[in-house]
Amino acid sequence: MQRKRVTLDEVARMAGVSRATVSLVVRKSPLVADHTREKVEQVMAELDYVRDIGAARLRNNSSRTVGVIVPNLVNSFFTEFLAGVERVMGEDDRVVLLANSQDDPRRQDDILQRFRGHGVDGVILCPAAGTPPDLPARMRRWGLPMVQSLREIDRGATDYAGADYIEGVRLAVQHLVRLGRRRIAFLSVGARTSAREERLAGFARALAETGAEDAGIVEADLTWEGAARSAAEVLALQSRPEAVLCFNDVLAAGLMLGLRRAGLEPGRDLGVVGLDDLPLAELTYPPLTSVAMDPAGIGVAAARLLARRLADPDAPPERAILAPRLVIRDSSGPEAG
Amino acid sequence: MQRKRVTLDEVARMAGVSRATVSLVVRKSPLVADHTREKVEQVMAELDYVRDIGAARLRNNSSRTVGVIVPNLVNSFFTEFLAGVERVMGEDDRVVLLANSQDDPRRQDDILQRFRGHGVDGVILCPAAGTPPDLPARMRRWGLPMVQSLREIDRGATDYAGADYIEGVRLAVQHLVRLGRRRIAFLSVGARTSAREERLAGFARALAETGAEDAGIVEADLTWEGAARSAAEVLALQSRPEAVLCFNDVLAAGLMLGLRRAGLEPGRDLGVVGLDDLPLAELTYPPLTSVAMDPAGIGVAAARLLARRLADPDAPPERAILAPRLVIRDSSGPEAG
DNA sequence: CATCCGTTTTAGATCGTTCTAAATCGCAGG
DNA sequence: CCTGCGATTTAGAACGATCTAAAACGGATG
Repeated sequence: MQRKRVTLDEVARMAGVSRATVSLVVRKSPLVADHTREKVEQVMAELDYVRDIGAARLRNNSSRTVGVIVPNLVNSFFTEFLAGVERVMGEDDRVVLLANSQDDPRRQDDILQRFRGHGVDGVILCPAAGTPPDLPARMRRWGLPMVQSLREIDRGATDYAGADYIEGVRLAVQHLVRLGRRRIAFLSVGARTSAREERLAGFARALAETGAEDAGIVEADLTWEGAARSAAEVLALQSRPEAVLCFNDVLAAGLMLGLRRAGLEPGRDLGVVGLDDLPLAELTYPPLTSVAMDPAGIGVAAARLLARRLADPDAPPERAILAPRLVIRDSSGPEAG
Repeated sequence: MQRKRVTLDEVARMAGVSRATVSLVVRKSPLVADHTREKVEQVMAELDYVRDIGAARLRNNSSRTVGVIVPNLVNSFFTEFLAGVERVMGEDDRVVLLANSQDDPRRQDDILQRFRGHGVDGVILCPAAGTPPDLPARMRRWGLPMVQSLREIDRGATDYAGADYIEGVRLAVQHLVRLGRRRIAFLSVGARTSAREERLAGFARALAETGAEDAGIVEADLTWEGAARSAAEVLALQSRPEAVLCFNDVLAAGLMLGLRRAGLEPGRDLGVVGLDDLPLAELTYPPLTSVAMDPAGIGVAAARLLARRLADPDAPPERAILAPRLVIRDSSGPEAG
């Protein structure tokens, strides 16, 4: 049943030229004469020739394939990120190998080995929590170009695309302070990633700058159920917070759910602000004030960085940091007055 | 900078055996003597040998790679589906090539050509709206094994994994009728897919079975904004509905938003039921009554079907239809009484 | 000691492409 | 009619694996 592949040789025979010439046509080389090119292209169309990229890569070492590793696919932040990556890669006639590390460094290693075996040209990596810091060095030793995105394990030595979370957190805190909510808690996550550290650092710095009061830091599982359960803990903080800034919108949505279950009205009784501005921010009740990070834009930036790196492996490392934007809705509470 | 690949030959030389023997070790053949195997494995570890799957495929025609095409990545239904596919493929030591057709048949064709070029072993396809019905036949001619999932363009001739949407719609309608809401509208989408037809057919059938009244069918863009805008249209239906059944949860969430903007309280003034039971169903306000379709389970089923098909290309086509489950929350309204 | 047989190992061809270096073509100039 | 030169084309060797068929090995047997 397996249909045999149409090869360069067959096309060549049919078109009355050599295999090498057909190869040149496939690669759009300017060396072939126009009439030969036309003839060959016609035959290729007739026979439904499809170039075998694997065989090509074997010889010339470019597979036009890049690997992307994300820590999960359920959070739509990563999905939009992926969509951005995919768009650029598609435009550039590259194919994306997608894998999900589930935030497990061992799985991530597995995936990288498989990617290597498949001869990917490069990798966009959102490192799993707990990734050993020497991974980028190892990958360099493998000769596998890499761009880090969304999370960063060796700042400075490799290309990185992300958002300015410190600034994002600042925007959120400033907004809350402007609304008169000065005792602010932070709902964080357990997984140790640069994203977490950055947001926590931003929180501390923003408190200092605005003179707001740190009402405490609570950790939850990175699921909305986890966040809902943590509502009790938030409410039990010694200095009862006037607002809670959440690691991301998933947590914020879950927290609002938990608050409501506890009989509180998010936005009125307690301000809630998320980060990421996922589509769901608009769908929660009350609609969630959040800080937009443009994940698709980050994906685009990451893809561009990788393209650049592939074109010029020795270019100096570059960082693309996108600016966040505060989106005010109702959950942060009404204007103070 | 490009590090040279470690090849079978190098391992062979280092281990003092032939290339062929090393190849046997790599493929875990029982033919090699234990002491040779150990020696070779040790050398492979030392040299950090990685098998070149492209080169292998060139010879033996199996790339251990499958392509998956989904029409979008923003709807978490597809994401969970993907997660299911990925899980099974990973267990089976296969790699997933992911692509997003954006519901555009031309893009979908492009992607398929690229997949062919990469020598994927098979494809899991969620066909874009407007896919020409002869696509499966073409793919058969290419010798490219395929499993359809979530949407179906040539019922019966190829493997298919999906959910029983007719039954799902029935559950939803029965539930509404039980609550005393008998004038029911359907909020549908524009894109023509089997998923749409099936849900509409299920709606008609369920109305007939329960004796409920068709309050009309409204079409919206498949985004929550689109659904929110369509609220006005729903409210303007000549026979004002007591409940609205929505094509999926994204529409349902958007509709609730629109209703609320119009000053109505979803669940009290108008019952709303979604389909899919996405995670966001629990986060909306009021929490959304929906019909769970287990997308991850469908992904698992699709992957299994493809694995089976690859193992036995001539097996008769099979269909895996998962049963839906009604999840009652608040948006459908209180018990009639 | 020759033979046989099951177990291991191996040489060499092969997959479909690209690369290198050289061959061929067409034509202008001497 | 040869020479030289750009513009095209091509033969044949890679690339790194697997497959086939045959060789080498190591006892056991007669």
